[in-house]
Amino acid sequence: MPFGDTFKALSDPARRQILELLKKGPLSAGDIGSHFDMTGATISYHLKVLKQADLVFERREKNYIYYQLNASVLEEIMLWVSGLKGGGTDAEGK
Amino acid sequence: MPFGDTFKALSDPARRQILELLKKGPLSAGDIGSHFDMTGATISYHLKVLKQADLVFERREKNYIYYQLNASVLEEIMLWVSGLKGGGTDAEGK
DNA sequence: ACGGTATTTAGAAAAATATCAAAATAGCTC
DNA sequence: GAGCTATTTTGATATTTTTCTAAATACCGT
Repeated sequence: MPFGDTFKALSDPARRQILELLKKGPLSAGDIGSHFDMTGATISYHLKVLKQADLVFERREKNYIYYQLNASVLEEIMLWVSGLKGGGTDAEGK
Repeated sequence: MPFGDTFKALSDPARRQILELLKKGPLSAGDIGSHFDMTGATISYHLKVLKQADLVFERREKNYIYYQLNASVLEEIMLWVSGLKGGGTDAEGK
């Protein structure tokens, strides 16, 4: 939650790729895993990190767990980064 | 450079705080260090990570090395995050 | 309830990261 | 050049992260 967790979650390539996959729509853990050369356990771990960072949420349906992107937290990241860009006291240099 | 390095660099709280300090203007390594409870060596390490991620650059002057924010890379981060948000069911490929 | 599939949890090992103290480098000023 | 001050590099250690295998849990259909 502390927002630092979000950057931490985004710092791993696999997790970023998972988010990109999810961009197209919800996927089950298994489907996500099929895109990677990792065991299901590892995928599950990454999913947990993403979940804890509030970047995704899950929806249980039938025998599957579908993961879905949670766009709301991305807004905070945008704000922080944008704040860094805009915050110069005087110099522009662009 | 590979852009994944940028997220990696941003994933550490101390490094993010350094960037926030730099937002107000250039600072020497020593000045930066005075805001933290870490040795100069550790600050130097973080500065190196930031530098390698192109998030800051240095300017040598007199006996000091001044560190300065490099806004250009932040743009890429914004784009990536924003792409994640905007990507509905049929977002553009990449 | 049983057998099967999907996913997670536990425990351990490997790899990467953060940190420090001590030594090295760089660039003053005299 | 000698002596300072600022910063980095080196080498070591502690912590954190990633990953695996094996075992556990969850949920479905019959």
